[in-house]
Amino acid sequence: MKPTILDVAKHAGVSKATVSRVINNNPKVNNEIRERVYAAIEELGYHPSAIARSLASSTSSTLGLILPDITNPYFPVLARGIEDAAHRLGYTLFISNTDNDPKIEQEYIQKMVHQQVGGIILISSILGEDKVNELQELQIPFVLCDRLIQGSPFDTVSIDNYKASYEAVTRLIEQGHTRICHLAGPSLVQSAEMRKQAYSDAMHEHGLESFVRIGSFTYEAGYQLMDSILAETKPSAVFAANDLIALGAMNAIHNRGLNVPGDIAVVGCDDILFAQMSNPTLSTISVPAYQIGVTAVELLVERMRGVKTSEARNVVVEHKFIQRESMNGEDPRT
Amino acid sequence: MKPTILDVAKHAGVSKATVSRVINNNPKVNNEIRERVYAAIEELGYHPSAIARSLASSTSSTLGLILPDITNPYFPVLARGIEDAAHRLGYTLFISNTDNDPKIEQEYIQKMVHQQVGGIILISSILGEDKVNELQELQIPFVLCDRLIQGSPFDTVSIDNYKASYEAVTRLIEQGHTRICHLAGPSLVQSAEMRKQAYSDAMHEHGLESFVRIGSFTYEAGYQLMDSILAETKPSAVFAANDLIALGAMNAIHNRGLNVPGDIAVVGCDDILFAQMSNPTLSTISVPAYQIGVTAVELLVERMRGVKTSEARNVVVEHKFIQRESMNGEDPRT
DNA sequence: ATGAAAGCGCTAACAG
DNA sequence: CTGTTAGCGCTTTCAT
Repeated sequence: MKPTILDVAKHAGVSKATVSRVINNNPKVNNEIRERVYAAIEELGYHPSAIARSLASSTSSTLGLILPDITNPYFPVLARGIEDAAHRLGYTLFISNTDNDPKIEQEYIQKMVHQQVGGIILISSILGEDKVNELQELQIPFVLCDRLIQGSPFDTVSIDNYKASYEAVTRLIEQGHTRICHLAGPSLVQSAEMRKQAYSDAMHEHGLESFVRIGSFTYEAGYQLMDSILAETKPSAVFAANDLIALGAMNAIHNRGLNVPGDIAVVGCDDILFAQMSNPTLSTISVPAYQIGVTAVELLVERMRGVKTSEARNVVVEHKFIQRESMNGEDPRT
Repeated sequence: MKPTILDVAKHAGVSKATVSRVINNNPKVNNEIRERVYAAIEELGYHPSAIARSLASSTSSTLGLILPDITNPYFPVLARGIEDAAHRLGYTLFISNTDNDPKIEQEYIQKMVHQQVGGIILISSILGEDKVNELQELQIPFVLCDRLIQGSPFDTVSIDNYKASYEAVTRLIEQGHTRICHLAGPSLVQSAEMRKQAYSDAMHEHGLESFVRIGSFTYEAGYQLMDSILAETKPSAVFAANDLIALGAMNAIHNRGLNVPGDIAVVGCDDILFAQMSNPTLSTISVPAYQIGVTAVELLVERMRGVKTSEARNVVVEHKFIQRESMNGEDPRT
């Protein structure tokens, strides 16, 4: 049998309470005794049971991560940031995929609550007011990544999707493009919605006409959408809601015998690994996914340690436009 | 406060034990009482605490996944298979990344043991005999993915790396290539080692000379390795230990003004999403990562439910060679 | 078929 | 500073 705290106590000739104090770094323990306990722990190869600890203290050493789909290349980087930060702070991480399905999302949130996680990092699709209320009743800290919600009571971390997208579209316009179309993500997804809105506004404010197609955040969707567009008309530039869509669009363009960026310029969003590996390389909005993950964990852990009082904090991290081969011309900033 | 089993018991006018029986689907409970308990559960919105359950029953509803790096595009698919299967069977999943560092790996295994996971799916780098013994002493079920070990006591799931690689190299040889080089993965990694071995054997058995370069499983490594090779000599084909390396090699070839497959054919392994998106598309060995994940969980859960007796099971899943544009010529099988 | 009681491994007052 | 005593929420004998 694995040794318990009682075994250690006996072995060291002290009480359970003292051992407990030692492993919790309680300062008021006599040094000599502390050493004895450490020795006993060492000799027996004792490790406290995280589960018993949680039950007794109703605290937790686990965090939950709920995201749409780890298979989408943007999320592994985010997840890695979260995982690294979580471990650094002493937490173990649960993970689950929702495919942006609100039902599944709800189910997994419940599941994690039953596992008594200390907090949850949520990359949610839609967050209506009712949903927010539900989450609040759970009485456990949440941090929202990427998908924000106006005036929610939760901490959030994200880039400024609106600003980033507005800039990207403006770049294209400045380079002389007028027939720019937008390949948008699912309208349930807040970030997709922001990007679309920014595109429309930018076009409108430059007296240009919007042309939007909506699909899922996948390569296939990008390919299909672009291919069907090319069947009717030929825009001079495409702003895609993410890199996967952009990459799909780029291939559709090639397969129609057209050239990127010669015939059509393409811009994506996220800066996934393959944006710099494609041919031509993909211009995109760089999103610091890893950093978003780290920040999310830090906010969450602060909350868990008792920052219940303070207001919701909305951290906006810096994005960066990356000009690569899929887009012509000078960087207007140089 | 969240309701406990005692609240439910009182509300239903029964004992805690009876409620426990109901939620555990113990058949010997009077139907009428069972209904009453269900009603009470419903009314109070009761959910059992997974943590208290584990402590009392010393069973567990959690699984651990320990892998090298979720950021490597092969692993998200594996992880998704594992996660889906785990949830389907009622388990919640812990995850952590080791970067193939044995120290970190050991640390995370310990961490999960302290979390009292019911079993662990491990994608380990090296597994010496000593390591195997260590794991066995933990007294908890392990399933090994991708990286096998001859005669280990653990269940394993993987493709036949040797056979798959031997086939791939043979394909190249059959297409007339004689100067084939191999870009291998880290020698600590068992799968990389098998692929290298198969390459060498295939070359040798066809009277050809081996030419191996070793690097990490990354795009950058592939690029660098290939670029340095081209500085000295020009092979006619490259077999890379994974797709990331292959993609890097392909770009290095392009940047030297050479053509794939015209000047040099390239073959990878894994069939990650981007193998079919690159230009030219990448020929590769398709590894059913999702299915490997699902199978691993199934084996693990069987073990957890008590298949302690049976021998280690080594499941070999089917790979498939996928010929795409990065390789010339007819499929020899057609 | 149901209840009473002990206990899983640990923490947390409360004394002293 | 250290030990004693209760639990945390649930499962699990053992009676009945």
